[in-house]
Amino acid sequence: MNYWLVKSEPYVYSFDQLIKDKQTIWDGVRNYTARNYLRDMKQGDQVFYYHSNDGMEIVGIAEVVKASFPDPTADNPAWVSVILKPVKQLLNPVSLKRIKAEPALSEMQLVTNSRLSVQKVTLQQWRTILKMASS
DNA sequence: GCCAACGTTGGC
DNA sequence: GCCAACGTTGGC
Repeated sequence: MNYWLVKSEPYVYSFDQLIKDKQTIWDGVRNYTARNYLRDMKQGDQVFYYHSNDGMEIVGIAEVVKASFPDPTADNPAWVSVILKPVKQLLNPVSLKRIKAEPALSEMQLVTNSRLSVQKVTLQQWRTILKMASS
């Protein structure tokens, strides 16, 4: 099982919207690094949901329902999508500010490569965030 | 609204 | 294959 993080601007597609929709297709990714991560996602993988620009915090957990397949919005089948469903909202969203202030998370891609829209999260980072979300 | 960081494009 | 120019993202 692997852990990931996806970013979305909440006014484009928020975690609340994902809860309402029950699941969504994660399409439109046009960055090679992000695409490679999407391709590595397996059914059951857990995904942090981060609100960029507005909020700037991890607000919830999603799960990969369907592993990667060609992105229907792309004309090249090399671009891929996955299907995500909501798992739960975090009790206390974990802000970028707190993440940056936490030494154990200094290697998170949110910190080191903030522009990447799909990121990999280590098990250790995952646990640290969960701990921060419950306190 | 600004601008730094990053990725992509295209001329050479 | 290098690198300047450009476009986009996202934090502040």
